[in-house]
Amino acid sequence: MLNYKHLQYFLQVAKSGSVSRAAEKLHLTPQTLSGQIKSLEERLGIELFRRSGRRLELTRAGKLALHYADEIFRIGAELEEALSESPGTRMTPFRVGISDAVPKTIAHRLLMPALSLQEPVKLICRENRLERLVAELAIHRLDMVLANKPLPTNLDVKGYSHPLGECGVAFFASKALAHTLGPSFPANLDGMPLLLPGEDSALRVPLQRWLEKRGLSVRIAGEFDDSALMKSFGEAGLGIFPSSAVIADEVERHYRVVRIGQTDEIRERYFAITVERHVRHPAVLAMSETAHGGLFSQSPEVSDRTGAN
Amino acid sequence: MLNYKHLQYFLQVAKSGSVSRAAEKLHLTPQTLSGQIKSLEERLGIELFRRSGRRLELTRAGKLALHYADEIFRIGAELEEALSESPGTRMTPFRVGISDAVPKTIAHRLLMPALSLQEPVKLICRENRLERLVAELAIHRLDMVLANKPLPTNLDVKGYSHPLGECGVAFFASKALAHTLGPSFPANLDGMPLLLPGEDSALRVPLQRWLEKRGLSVRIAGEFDDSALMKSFGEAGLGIFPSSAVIADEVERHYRVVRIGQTDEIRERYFAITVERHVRHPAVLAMSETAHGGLFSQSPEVSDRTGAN
DNA sequence: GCCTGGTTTCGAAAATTACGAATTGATTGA
DNA sequence: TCAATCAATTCGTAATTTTCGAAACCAGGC
Repeated sequence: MLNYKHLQYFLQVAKSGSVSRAAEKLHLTPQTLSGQIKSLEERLGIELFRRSGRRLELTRAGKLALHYADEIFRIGAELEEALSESPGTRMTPFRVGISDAVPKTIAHRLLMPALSLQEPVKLICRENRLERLVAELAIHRLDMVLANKPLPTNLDVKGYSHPLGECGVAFFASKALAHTLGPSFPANLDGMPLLLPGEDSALRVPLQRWLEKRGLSVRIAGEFDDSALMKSFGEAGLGIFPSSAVIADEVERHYRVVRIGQTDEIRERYFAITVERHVRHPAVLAMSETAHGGLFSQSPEVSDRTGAN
Repeated sequence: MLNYKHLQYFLQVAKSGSVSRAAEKLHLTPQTLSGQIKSLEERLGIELFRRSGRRLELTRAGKLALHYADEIFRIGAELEEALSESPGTRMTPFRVGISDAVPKTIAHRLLMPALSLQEPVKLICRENRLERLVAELAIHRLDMVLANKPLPTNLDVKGYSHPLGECGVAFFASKALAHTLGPSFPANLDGMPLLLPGEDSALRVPLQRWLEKRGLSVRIAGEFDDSALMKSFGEAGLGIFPSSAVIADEVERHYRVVRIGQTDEIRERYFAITVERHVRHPAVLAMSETAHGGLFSQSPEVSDRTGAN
């Protein structure tokens, strides 16, 4: 029988990108985690991490396991949530799915208007791969999905994508990595390791085209469905990574990285995906209106309290 | 942090309908399970079981938790499956979702033809609530869903329901319960406790109408999304339960219950739900053909209409 | 009343998990 | 090139959790 405690530890290590960092978060010592993860690997009969230098890297199997583990503990958290909910307090729930590819700060900003309606709404957020969220949308377990790209057409789900706004893209690197960089952006990207968003983000293709057009060849050091995970690995110095320009300040502060340049030629766009053609839910309406009113032009500098996961 | 081992035990107890039976399956002693479940209840701050007489009954919270737990360990199993799969051996996979409301024996019979194709297929079965399976269908993680009713129209998913066959309904009771019954079916149902399938089955409404028409009033002792769970509780004597007539013998044998009567006025129907209007997948094709060739009419059982008590 | 089949309580034994001390191994930089 | 450093790991032991045997309890059935 699979040991779920081990799996929990694995998830935290994978998310943090390092054993010691995960140990800190879990209030455990590194050697404990190390051992427990080894047991997990033995139990599964497959290596989850590749020990590359003094850094851990997920193997193919590890990445696969990460997705499952994430799902499992997400549901576990939902279970606790569901049971702790006192049956009396029933505010209008606003159930939002947030694609992993959407930075949490962006999601936070976009969702703010929904919380300041006169009628108090209870926000229920659920993060996951876009595909999975769209499936939840189809069975009405979500009111809306926040994504990085419009509803993928290969999914057999009825739904509509409402554009919320767009902005340029900035590039970030850990301080150590930034030191090794030449002075002129974007030429200094040439030959550097780069972290890319996964297929859930519409950014990847234009980004690669943009690099190509400038004759820049980079080493793709990693590809991440989850934007926070990408940033976390970026913080650890695994590579340079892109992110929406409007949240550059937060990214620098939160992940202790520096912005090495930015461009408006690549555009990051955000969408609200709903089932209905015309939005009815007051919260979605409020969001959509505020976003069009220029959420992305006048950056309101919101402090982000959520942990870096 | 939630203890997933406890949750695992809870799931098994809930599914088996009794601590001691679950203990057997898990190769543990009842007192261990009892204790661990108590810890879980304490951890969650809510009772999962109601100790009614010498029988355990799921509370409202328990039922909720059951769904989540089921999901969690299903994904855990998938994780192991996914990792153990050697990347070389890749047969044509045939991914089938089976609604919890569909009896396993029926699913088995319906799926047989898919396995006897000349091209060897690898059958991947996934059980869950119909709603959830349809969502998986929409994102192409399943090729087909086997259900008790056609694609619900309230779900915003494109898909088509292909009828596979239908049959009458039989009623079963534990031996002890059957002894307390009058001789003439269906009049002897009056005043008895009855277990009903949940909303995932199309059976419930016609069933209640049928009872009404005969002026029979029953006490609804339980409502189950999962047909196996219903039978398990039925075996424990919680109430009389209905099931497809064609599998009456298996039900009697497997759950140690007796058939107390049957009717052809209530029809249980089965459907294959797919994304495409016209089925292409060879396995689905094979199933559909065989089912229409009379899987349900030429029932291998001896027909015995008289109520056994 | 007195079995029977089941659940629960209570220690003590067994297993698992966590930590301190010390090791290895890669990267940094004098 | 050779320490110094940072991170992962190994090993033996301590702390914690899980499990079980023994015995009590509880609701039917005879």
